[in-house]
Amino acid sequence: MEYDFRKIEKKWQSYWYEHQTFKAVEDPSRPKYYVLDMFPYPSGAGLHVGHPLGYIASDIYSRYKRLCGFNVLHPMGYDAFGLPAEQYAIQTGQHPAVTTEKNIARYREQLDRIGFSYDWSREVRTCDPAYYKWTQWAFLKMFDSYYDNRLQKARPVSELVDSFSRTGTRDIDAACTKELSFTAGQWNSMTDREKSDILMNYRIAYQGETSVNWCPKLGTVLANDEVKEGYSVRGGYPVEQKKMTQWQLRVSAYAARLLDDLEDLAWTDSLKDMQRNWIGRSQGAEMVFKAYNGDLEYDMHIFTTRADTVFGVTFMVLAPESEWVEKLTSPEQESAVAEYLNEVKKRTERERLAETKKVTGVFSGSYAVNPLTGNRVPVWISEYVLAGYGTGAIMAVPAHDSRDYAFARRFNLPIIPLIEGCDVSESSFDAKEGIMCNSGFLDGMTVKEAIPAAIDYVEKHGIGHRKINYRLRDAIFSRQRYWGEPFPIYYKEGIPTPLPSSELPLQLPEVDKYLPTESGEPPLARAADWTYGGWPLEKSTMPGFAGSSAYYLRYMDPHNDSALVSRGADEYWRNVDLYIGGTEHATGHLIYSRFWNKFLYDLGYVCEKEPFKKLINQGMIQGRSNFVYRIINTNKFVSYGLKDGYDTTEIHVDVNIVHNDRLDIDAFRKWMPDFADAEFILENGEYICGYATEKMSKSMFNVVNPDMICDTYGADTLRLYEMFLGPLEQSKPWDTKGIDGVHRFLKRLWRLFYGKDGLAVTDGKPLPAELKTLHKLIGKARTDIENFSFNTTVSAFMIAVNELYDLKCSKRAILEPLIILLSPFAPHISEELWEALGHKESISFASFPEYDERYVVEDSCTYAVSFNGKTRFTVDLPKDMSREAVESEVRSLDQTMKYVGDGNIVKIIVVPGKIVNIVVK
RNA sequence: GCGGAUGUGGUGAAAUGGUAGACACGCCACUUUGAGGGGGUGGUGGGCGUAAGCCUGUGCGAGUUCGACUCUCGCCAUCCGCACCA
Repeated sequence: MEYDFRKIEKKWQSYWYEHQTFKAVEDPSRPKYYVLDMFPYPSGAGLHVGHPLGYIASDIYSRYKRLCGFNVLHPMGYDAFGLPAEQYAIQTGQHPAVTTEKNIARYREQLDRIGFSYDWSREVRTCDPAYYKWTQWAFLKMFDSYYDNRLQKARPVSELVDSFSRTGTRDIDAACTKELSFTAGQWNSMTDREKSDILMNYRIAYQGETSVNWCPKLGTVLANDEVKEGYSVRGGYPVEQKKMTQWQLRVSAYAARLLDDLEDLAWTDSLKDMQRNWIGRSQGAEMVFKAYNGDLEYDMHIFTTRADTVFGVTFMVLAPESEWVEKLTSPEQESAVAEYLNEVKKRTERERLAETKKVTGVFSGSYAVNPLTGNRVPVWISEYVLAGYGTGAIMAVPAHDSRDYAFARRFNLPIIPLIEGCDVSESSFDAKEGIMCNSGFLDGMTVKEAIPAAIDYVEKHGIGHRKINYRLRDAIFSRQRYWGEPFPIYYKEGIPTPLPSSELPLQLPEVDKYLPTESGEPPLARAADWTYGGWPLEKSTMPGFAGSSAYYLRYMDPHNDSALVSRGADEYWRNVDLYIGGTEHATGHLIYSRFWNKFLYDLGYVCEKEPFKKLINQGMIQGRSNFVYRIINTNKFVSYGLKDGYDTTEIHVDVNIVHNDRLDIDAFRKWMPDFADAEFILENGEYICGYATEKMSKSMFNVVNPDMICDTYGADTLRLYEMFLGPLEQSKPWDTKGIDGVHRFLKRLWRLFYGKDGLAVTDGKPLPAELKTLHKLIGKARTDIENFSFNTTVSAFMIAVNELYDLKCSKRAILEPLIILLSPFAPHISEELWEALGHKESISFASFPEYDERYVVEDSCTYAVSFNGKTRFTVDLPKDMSREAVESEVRSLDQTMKYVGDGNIVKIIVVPGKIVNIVVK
């Protein structure tokens, strides 16, 4: 009987479907385990072989955990709102919901063929109103909350209002856009509009004017993580800075907790570092410099991490966008400053980034006074100071900061060295080491002593205070697009007002076109009646990360109509034990999700402060492109080895008509009309193609479709091969060449069970050699699966099957555990063989075989002989020797006699299965 | 510039500090078959040798150790992330 994977896989996929084998139900009697994949955006292109890599890994782990007795939650869904569907809608007029639906169907079909153990009854789609009701709900909760810095948690805005009406801002320490100060009396006499404006300053979901990333081509604003090097991540269009009023989330309030709680997560160091960098904590001091524009005096606040260098301040610098620019520009400098600001504005973000080496700036005409030395220093304006960080103004210490140094050199400003023996003639001395000089009371201290000493002094004299700054900015939360969650906000007399929660979900309206209106309003402005109670509704929609921020919670209780997740479900499933996905979400989704979870945690809706306990980043699978070489101005193609003799252009060729780099010439002629009468210059009768590793994409013709692999080799082969390719975390090119190896392995496994005359399994007692093979495999599989080293596990299976094949083993007592072990990797063939052995129930309800060390004894081991605490030599002796026998054996060796003769005692340390140390004392 | 990771055959890769290259691809030889992109057997880091065998070998250079792909230090190269963050 042949291994008929097509029949087998179809059979078991429908079996699982009919029996709902993988349906997860809360069960307090069993420990839970939650395995989650980052849900995909259903794009029109469908899945290629790179996508399922992480899904296969998580599926193996889920099935393994299930065999180990865990109640496993392993759901899947779709991140279905997003730009591509909308761009497609703009071009074709087709409703994004229609294309999305179609793409989801295609994804599902492809996923099903690979044999995943998802509980599809828990599927979620972010674009489903029943789902986005809870996205809108969370937004309203954020709108209705502020962040209490003293309690370090979110609290209802009503408490803030209460406090304002009793004591004004006196008793409040809250995260805010701008420090405010007013009395209860002032508050109580404010109009509703004024109160609304004040509260916006504190809300966690708030509206505020900021400089945003505006993408004219996409007609929308973008978050920082959606922009790379001045271009949009989606589409690659130029992005510019623009001041706009936008909805934002006060993520920055959570910076400290997002940073600190990273500590306990089982994530990779590199990913944690990426988040640490993004959050960007720096410890320093905020200081006040008096600044004078003519006779006008101002308190200018600056932030520095190097308070020890105050004695070396020779000028101050303002960011061009800083509000100080206007106040500190003197009448004489007005035109020069205006000209500079104009110039800065004209340059795009892209140009600014490209010209970081170029030093520009202008003198404001004002002076500031160094609070420690009393020296008067000029105030300059330069774009190397960023408005969005710190206070948008800095004290410049050219001797010890390379940027200040470059600026001082360019504009001939003085440079005062503050560290003994440092040379600042060529460049600044940025290192935080050495002995202070020219620094008054700090002289003689090391830099490490001087920093806290300077801050202490500053605090004591009321010049400033300790401060921790974070680089993390609030997330811009509005998009001027159609295909996203509508905001449950309307404008009553112009005041942003939350919709009553009974009105949720606020569904997306129908529009005639998906483009902005002629007057530049977002597409929702096209809706016929986009109002509530006669007042206009918010016209922008939420960004992509809104829907993906809490989806892992919804899977716990996906059909609940009265809560995002019920308390019971949340307390049972708690949080994700294992999360698998790409690194590209390090500073986007993984920050927002953690923020969202912490917010819900503060309000008592969830019981865990972190959403994802363990995180694995699977590597990307790149494409392996093939090329043909066309001789210029002809329709003649020259083989790879001979191309250097001709003037050729390299053309991507579909990898599906190339086998082992050899071109299928007939298929090539049929591939595109242009090539129908192509001619070829061959080598050894074959056309050899060139190759390169590139991103897998349609335009490179290097996309390998998992369906195609399932057709020719089967899903089990695909699963094993993707794991066999190399370590999970590593990026690697897809190369179909090696797939025959794992396919052969499965056929060989099959032949272990089936001979020419059908099932050949016998009931005999297993031999020691057979037991050894089996238990070696169990031990290896257990540790390797726990460590997500799936490539070595697959190798171990191959070794075991080869050994059993050599032993001609057909014993049930060996083969039965073998297929249980294999079932997480190759579930279809395992189920089939399991059934052939007479089992009625699915193999996923079996239990993972126990490892027994006794069967896996090595016959010899290495003994290291120590003398005076140092190991002197090693000797190999049989494993089963007694301790005394080993000792006497070692004593009998000539070398040992030398040491033992000195009156030393031989001590033997036995490490089971490992090296045995014989220590001579 | 800062941070992280990686460096082993023709290829993907494996090695609690203990015989480097398991396993697989590819390649070579043989075998089975009417035939095969099927099954099987053997070989395959490099150098010398008919062979047994010998020498050499994990980016480079030191160090620790009886023993280093593995640990420490210093270089070099590649990849990823951040980047005028005061």
